Amino acid sequence: MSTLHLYDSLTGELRPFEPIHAPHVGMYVCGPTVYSDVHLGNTRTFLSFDLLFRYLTHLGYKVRYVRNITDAGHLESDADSGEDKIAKKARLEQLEPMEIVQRYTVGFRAVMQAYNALPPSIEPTATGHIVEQIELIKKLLADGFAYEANGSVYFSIETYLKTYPYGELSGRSIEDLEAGTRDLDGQQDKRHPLDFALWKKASTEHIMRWPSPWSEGFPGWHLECSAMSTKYLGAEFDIHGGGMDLKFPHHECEIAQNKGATGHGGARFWLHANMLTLNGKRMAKSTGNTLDPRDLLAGNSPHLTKAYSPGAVRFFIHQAHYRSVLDFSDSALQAAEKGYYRLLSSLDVLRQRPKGGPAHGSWSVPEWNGRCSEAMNQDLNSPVLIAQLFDAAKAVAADQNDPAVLGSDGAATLLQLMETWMFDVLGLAPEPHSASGKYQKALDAAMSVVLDLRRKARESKDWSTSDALRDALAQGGIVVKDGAEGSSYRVE
RNA sequence: GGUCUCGUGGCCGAGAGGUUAGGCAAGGCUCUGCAAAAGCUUGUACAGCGGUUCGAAUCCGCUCGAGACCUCCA
Repeated sequence: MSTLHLYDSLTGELRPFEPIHAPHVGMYVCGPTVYSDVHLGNTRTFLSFDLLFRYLTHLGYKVRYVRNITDAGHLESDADSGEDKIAKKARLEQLEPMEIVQRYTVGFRAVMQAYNALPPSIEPTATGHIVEQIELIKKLLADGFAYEANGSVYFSIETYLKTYPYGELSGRSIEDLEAGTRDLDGQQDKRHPLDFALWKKASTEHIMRWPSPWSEGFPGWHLECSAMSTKYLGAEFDIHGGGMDLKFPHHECEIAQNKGATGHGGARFWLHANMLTLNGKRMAKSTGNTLDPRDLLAGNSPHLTKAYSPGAVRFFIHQAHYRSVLDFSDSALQAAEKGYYRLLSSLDVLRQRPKGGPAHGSWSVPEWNGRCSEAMNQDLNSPVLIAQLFDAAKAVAADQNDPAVLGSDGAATLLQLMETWMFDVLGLAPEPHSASGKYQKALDAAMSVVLDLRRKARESKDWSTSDALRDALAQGGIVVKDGAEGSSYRVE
């Protein structure tokens, strides 16, 4: 398989990816709801789609990547007494709703930046697209897919079913869905239990509200994505992504809204990133089973024994396939970190490789690169890509003893390709564990004095002195490595 | 209760009807004053029970276990 294939949740199969308007690719990803801090589970999803964005870009596509910010708040329930989550939190904390939205939006972006996720091309907010959402409701009403009841507007599943199937994405039948319907308050306005809100009339205590032809209220929870994806990517676009938990009902409703309004379901590929679990259970703010991505970098969590670098965390995440459930544990992260650092040092070896050997070695760099592409073309199989990187590291080690393995050109090409895969595609930022310039310089100078002292002690077989120096440095987090060409050090 | 997914060696995690995934850990070896680091190397795993097949971890059925969704949720 030499071209990119992606797993489409809608058809349930791996399909060759061909953009509608090559070389342009339109990609929409459901972003965060900014009423609380994002947790590591959220982060995994966005990093999964960052990987896709990076790989598509790597393949030469011009990608318009739209990821929304849900700042209008979702309903807690379909009940009239239900309130906007953002509004509720606002009262609890005595803050303006938009103040909360601002705080967590900024926090979200900081996390994304810390983990080296590229910013999307457009990051539209729901509150910034109330007009578009109202227009979309008008269209659905005009076409008969929606009805008004007491100032609220609902999408009619029964009407929709006359033209289109419902439940395709999640593979559910209407009967199953009806069987699973729960009795919720405020259903009396709905004609059918599966109908969902497009517009909700705001109760008196509801803070976030906008005028509309039907009532002063707020948009339903699926509407923004339909409105904004259509606005920026068109009625038909290439890829729609989101967390697995959004498959139903969110994406199902989105498709229904899209088809009702435009005749098209929206994206041709629906991609879903799987959950990150903690202690075998899904991360969720509500249960307290969460990990803050910033605590991970600081080492501040009862779940952690130490702090980790963003690169190590990303490496851990991409060592599992995005469609698999990944269970987080400190030990799993430590294992990933060790492997990651080994790859980084392999790059260092390659950078410092003396010119030598034939131009092209016995180990074929182009073939290796082909295997890397092959892995990513198989629905972004980053675990296999990483396995290939370790294969390359093995070749680099062999090349140290025999420069005919890589050859001079081969080594140069391999270095460039490894950096491309690791940094450009996998987004593993080069480790910043070197201090800023002047401190690094000072440390190097101090260390060369210390290592020189130790060298002299060793030469005179004064092992107690040399070992004492080594132990003392280790106490400060400096590991001394004795090699054939003298000693070097590394800060842990 | 309904729908669905998953169960891989000590741990994490790919793959997938017949050919070594990979990482971490562990054992052995090389190097070494010792250690660390690094390199080389070893391990034959696919929940259980049946079935299909020349052949199944990979397909089918059942059992057990775990998880997701059905309600805001990445």
